[in-house]
Amino acid sequence: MLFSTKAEYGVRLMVELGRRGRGDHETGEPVSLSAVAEAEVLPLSYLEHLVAKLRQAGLVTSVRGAHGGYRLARPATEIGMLDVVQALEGPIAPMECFHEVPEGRVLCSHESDGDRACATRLLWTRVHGGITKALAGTTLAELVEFADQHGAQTPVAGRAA
Amino acid sequence: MLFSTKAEYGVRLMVELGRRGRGDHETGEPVSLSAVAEAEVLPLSYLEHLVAKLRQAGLVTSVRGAHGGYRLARPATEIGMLDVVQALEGPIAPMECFHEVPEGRVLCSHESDGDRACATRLLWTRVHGGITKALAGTTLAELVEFADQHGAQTPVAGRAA
DNA sequence: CGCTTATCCGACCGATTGAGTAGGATTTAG
DNA sequence: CTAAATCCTACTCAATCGGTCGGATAAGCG
Repeated sequence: MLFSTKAEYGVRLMVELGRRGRGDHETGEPVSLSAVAEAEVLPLSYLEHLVAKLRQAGLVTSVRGAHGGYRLARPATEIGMLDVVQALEGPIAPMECFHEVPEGRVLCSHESDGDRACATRLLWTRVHGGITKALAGTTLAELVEFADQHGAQTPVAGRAA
Repeated sequence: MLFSTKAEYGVRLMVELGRRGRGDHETGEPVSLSAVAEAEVLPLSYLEHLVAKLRQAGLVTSVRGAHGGYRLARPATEIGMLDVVQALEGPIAPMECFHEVPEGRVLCSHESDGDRACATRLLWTRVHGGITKALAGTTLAELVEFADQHGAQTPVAGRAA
């Protein structure tokens, strides 16, 4: 498995926030985690861990206290899934020895010094590119729309019933 | 980490076989695992596990007994890295719930019945596509050539010194 | 004030997997 | 026969995953 359920659950959480927090993401009531947990049939206490990462990454904002909850920090059209998945799973590296250094360059820890490349670097670089392109090229808004169309099974209670 | 060292080591093993088994892959002496282990500085006993998978997948052939070893089962130009990585890591699924059924279609185990899609399917489908495209579009021959050019540090003893 | 609802935080736990070791059986060249 | 190699099974050790639990803090409401 490439990604764990952290990414799976976390993305579903984000989609749920996107569906419910429609309209202006600044206004409207925040969505409580327990509502999401119930809708997606996921353990609440586990979601708490995931949403913490999303919050630290600045992807969602929280409101504490009664009637509190979470909102998307930006409109869904401006949230790329690369950020979401990275927040949940950590840096996207196809391989242990594969680091991304600040300037978008890529590095393999087997390259002792200078810029000698280990045999497999070409491959992992391509894979890395394929993944990040797929993730970065998908916005949360697309997933929300997709969920609305195909998975109408959970019609977002309290809105357009 | 997306892939484990199984893929890393296994690919390096394949590259090593490609470099040493040059010329006709049918002729020439087979390469012993201990030679590869020494050249790549990898534990021999661990490589045995990996090469077993490659053999079962029909990617390498073996010769038992003294002076035995391994050869590529096909010329390196006809070995796609998707097959190699799949042999080592198992089926490439970005996510637990993501299966590939015979007809190239894709399935999410959350789609209880019918063809309802869960919210995240669109994303994982794209990621899966990105990975398999990158892997399938790279041949072992490319990696061998890349290794020859960039990583001349191990000049394949006994040939074109 | 005090209760309820919620986010927050960290410790803990069982199961699985990854990475590697160990030991031996089998096959074959010399 | 012996040395060199593949083959096969079992085992260990550590990390991670998925999840639980208990409690602290914060805010709305009567």
